[in-house]
Amino acid sequence: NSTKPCCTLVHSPLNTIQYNYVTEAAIVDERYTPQDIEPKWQAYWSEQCLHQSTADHSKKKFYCLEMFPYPSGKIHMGHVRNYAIGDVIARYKRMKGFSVLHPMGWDSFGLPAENAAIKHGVHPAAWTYENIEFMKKQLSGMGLSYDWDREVATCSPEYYKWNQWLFLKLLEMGLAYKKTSFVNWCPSCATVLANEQVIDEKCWRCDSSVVQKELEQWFFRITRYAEELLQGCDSLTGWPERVVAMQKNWIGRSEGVEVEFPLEGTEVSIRIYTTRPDTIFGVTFICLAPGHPLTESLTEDKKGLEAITAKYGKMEEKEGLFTGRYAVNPLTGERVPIYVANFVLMEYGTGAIMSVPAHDQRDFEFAQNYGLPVKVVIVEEQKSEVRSQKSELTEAFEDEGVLVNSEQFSGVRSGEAKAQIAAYIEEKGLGTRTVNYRIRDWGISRQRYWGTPIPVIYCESCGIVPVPEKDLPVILPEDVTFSGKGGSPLKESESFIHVSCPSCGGAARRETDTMDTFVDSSWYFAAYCLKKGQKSEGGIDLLSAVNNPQAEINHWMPVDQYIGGIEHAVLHLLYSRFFTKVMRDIGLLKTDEPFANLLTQGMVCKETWKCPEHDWLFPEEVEDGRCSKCGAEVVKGRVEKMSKSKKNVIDPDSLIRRYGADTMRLFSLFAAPPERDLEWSDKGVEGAFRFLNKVWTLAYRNRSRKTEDRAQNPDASGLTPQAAQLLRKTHQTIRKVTEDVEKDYHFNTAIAGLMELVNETSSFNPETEEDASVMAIAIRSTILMLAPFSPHITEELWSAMGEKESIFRQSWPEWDEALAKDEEVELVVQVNGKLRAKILVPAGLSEEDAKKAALGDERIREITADKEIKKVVVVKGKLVNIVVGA
RNA sequence: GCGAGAAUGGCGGAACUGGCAGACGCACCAGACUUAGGAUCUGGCGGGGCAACCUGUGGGGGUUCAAAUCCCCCUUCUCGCACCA
Repeated sequence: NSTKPCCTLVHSPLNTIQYNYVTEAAIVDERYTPQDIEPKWQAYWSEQCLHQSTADHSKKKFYCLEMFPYPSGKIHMGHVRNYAIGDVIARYKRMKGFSVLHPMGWDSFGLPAENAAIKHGVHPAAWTYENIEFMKKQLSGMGLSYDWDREVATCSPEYYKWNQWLFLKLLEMGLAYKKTSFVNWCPSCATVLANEQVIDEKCWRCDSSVVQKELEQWFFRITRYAEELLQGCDSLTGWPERVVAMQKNWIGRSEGVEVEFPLEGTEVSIRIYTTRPDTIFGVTFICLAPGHPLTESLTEDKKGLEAITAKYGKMEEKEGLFTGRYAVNPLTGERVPIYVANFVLMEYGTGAIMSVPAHDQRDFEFAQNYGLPVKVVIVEEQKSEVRSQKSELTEAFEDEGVLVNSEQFSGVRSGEAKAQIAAYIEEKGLGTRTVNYRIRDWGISRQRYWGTPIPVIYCESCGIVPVPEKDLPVILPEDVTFSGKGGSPLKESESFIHVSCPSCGGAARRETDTMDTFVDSSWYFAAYCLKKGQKSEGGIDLLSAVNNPQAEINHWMPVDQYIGGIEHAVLHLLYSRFFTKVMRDIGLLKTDEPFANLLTQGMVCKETWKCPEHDWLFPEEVEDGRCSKCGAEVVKGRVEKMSKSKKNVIDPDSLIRRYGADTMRLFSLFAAPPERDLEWSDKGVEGAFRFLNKVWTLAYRNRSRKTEDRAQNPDASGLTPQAAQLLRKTHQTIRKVTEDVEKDYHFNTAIAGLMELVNETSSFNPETEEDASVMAIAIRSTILMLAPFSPHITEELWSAMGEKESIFRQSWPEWDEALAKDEEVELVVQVNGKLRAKILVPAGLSEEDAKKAALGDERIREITADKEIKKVVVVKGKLVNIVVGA
C-alpha cells in the first residue's frame, strides 16, 4: 500500500515542491495536528517557567488580569472568551518588552459548594478543590500564559486569614460595625443579601423573591467613601462609559435641604429631606416611613400601622395611613396632616418627606387617592399667571418654572429659587443644606458555612471582642453537618462556638456568620502581587506591605488591564474600588483606584431551537426543521446567551479535542470585537481551523527559506514587482495589526489583516533568491503576530523553522514606514460626487498633477466634454472630485 | 421616566479625524482536481439592468464638492437604574 503513487508533484521555477494532491500517508508529518502539538508546548512553557513574573524594574510593568472564576466544575465559553482576550494581551505585551504579571486564581467560597454538600453529602472543601483541579487542567489545555506560582484560592485559610485581618482593620477604623436593620432575606438560600445582590426584588443567585427581615448584621461603612468613590469616577478614563455611569448612578448623589416641620402641640419636630426646596410653599401633607422613630407614638390606629408596615418595600401599591396628627410648614405656618406611607424609605434621607402633589407625580397620585389638597406653586415660564387650581391638573408639573403663591419668592425661577429658599431656611435656622447618597452600607453577614468566619467573639462581660491578630486565621471547623434546614451549620459546631474571651479569659462564643464572598474578591488582585511561590514558601503576606513603598504590590498595582463580564459593573467593581481606598488608608498600597483600564467583554451567544411540545431543543434534536421526538415543526429561537436551559451551550473541551485550543481561541477572538456579544457559529469555527491549516501549510513548506538576503538590501530595489508588493503588504500588515491591538484590542480586524497577508503570501511564487527571502520575512512576521492569538501552532512552526528559542521570547515585529508606503496609488475620480473612474498614479503626486491626471482620463473627458467644470476638489493620494454644471 | 449602547448584504462583521460602502470570515453559486468529496484549489457573490448606468448603510429632513460617518426630528431593539423625596 505504501508504494501506491499518491501525489502529483508540481515543480516551480525554483524547484520547490508543491503538493497539489496528497494522500494522508504521504503528508503525515506535514499535517497540522493540534492534538499532538498543544500538550507538547504547554508542558514546555511550564518547564521553562515562561510565564513567571518577577518585578523587573528595568522594564515597564503591565498587570493584566481577568476576573477569576468561581470553581463551579467546568469552564464554559464565557470563560474561554474572557481568558483568550486576556491571554492575547498578556502575550502581546510580553513580546512588546513589558514585564507582565498575569495571574489566575479561584473565587472559591460560595453557595454551590454548600448546596452540593447538602445534596450529595460531599464536604464543600472536597467538592471545591476537586473542581479547581479539574478546571485548572481545562485552563492549561487552553494554553493560557498564567503565572501559576501566584495562584490563590479564596477558600484556603492562607487566603481568608487576610480577609479576617482586613476585617479587623476595618473594625479598628470604624468601617465595620454591627446594627439591627431590615435586611433582604432570601428564603431559599436562607441568607441575607446585599442590596446589590437583589435584582427586581429577587435573589441574584436563585431568583426567589426576597423578603424583608429584621436582623443584627455586620456592615462595612462604604458610605464614608461615597463622595470619593463618586469623584474617582472621573478618573476612570479607561473604563467603558456605561460602567462609570452605572457606578455614579448607584452612588446616587443628590443635593437638598433638611427642614424641620414642628409637630403641632409639642416641642418636637419632624425633619424631612427634599431636593426641591423651591416647592416648599406647595406642601400639603408629609409622610413618614413605617420605621421612623416617631411613627409608633403618633399613630393611633395600631392595626392600620401594622398593615402599612407589612407593605413596606412593596412598591406596587402606594398606601398611606393618616396618623391623626398635624405638622406646621415652617415657611407658611400652614398646618399639614401627617401620614405614614409604605413607600417612604427609612434608609434614605431622614425617613420623612414633604409632599407636594402639584409638582411630584407620586405625591399627586397619593393626594388623589386620599383626597388631599393640591397647591400649585410653580407654573411654566410663559404662563406666569396662576391658572385655576387643582381641578384642571391631571398630573403633576415636575419641570422647572416660575414660582407663584410663594410669598417673597413668587416670580423667581425655580432654579434660582432652590438656592434662595435653601439659604433662607438656613438663615432662619429652620434646617440645613445636605448631600444625600443612594448608596447604603454594605451588609456582609451571611448565615452560611462556606465563607470566611467573621473574626469576632461575644463575651458576656466584655461585649464584642475582636479576635487578636495572632490568633488568625479563625479556621472553619470540620465537625459540621449539612442538613439544608435553617440557619448556618456553624451554629451546630460545638468546637467552633465555644471559646474563651481574649480579653477577660471567661467563657465566650464566636460569631457564627461568615462574610459575603464579595469581600474575598474585593482585594484578590492585590493578593496576587504579594504572593510568593507556593504555600510552603510563604504564601500571601499583606503585613509586609504595610507602609512599605518597596513592597511588590506597589510595583504592580494598579491593574493595567482588567477584563471581565458586564454583570460585575456595580457589585464587584464598586466593592473593589472601596477596598482599594481602604487598603490605601491602611498603608497597604499607594493607588487610589484598582483598575486603570477595564474591558467588559460581551456574552457568548448561540442560536436556539424551540419545539411547541418539548420547549428548547439541542441542535441534534432537530431534523429537517422538525422535532425528533414528536415531529412537530421547530421554531428557530432567538440568538441567546449560552445556557444549559436553552440547550445552546458548546463545551470547550469537545472543541479542543476536535480542532485544538488554537482554533477555539482564534475564532472567539475573530467573530466579534471583544466588547460586543459574540454569536457562536460552528461553521465559523471551521473557518478558523481552515485558516490555521493554511498558515501551517504555508509556513511548513517554506520553513527552510532564509531571510538573510534581505538584510543587505534594506529597500525594495532589486525585487520583482510581486515581491516588492509582498514586502509592502507585510509592513502594512504589521502596522495594521499593531494598531488594531493597541487601539481598542480589536482583534477581529487584526486577525482579518493576518488572513489577508496569508492569502497574499500563499499565492506568491518567488522567482529569485531575494524574492524568496521576502517570502520568508512575510511568513515569519505572520507567525510572530499570530503567536498571541494561537500560541501552540506558532510555537511549533517557529521551532520547525529551526529556531531554538521560544517564539514568546521574540520581539513583536516592527514596521518600516518607508517600506509600508505604496509606490502607486489608485486615485478615485468622481464627477459630482459619483465614482466615474479609477486611475493608477505614482504615490505622492501633487494636487495639480492629480487634477491633470484626472481631467486627462479618457473616460472623464468623455463625461465632462460638453459640461462646464465649476470646481475640482483634490484629496491628496485618494480622490479627485470634479464638479460640473448641467 | 433617567442613563448607556445599537441598527450596514443571506449571516457574523469592516470602513482612521466626512473621501471607492461591504475588508476578513461564514453561507451560497460555478468551475478544476478526483472512484468519491462534507477535502483542496480557482473564480463569482448588496439589489436592478444585456450594457452604459441606476440604486443602496432603520425612516424623514438638513449641512457639504462629497455623509454609514456631522446636525435636527422620528422608529425599533438591547442593557442598566428607577417610587431616592
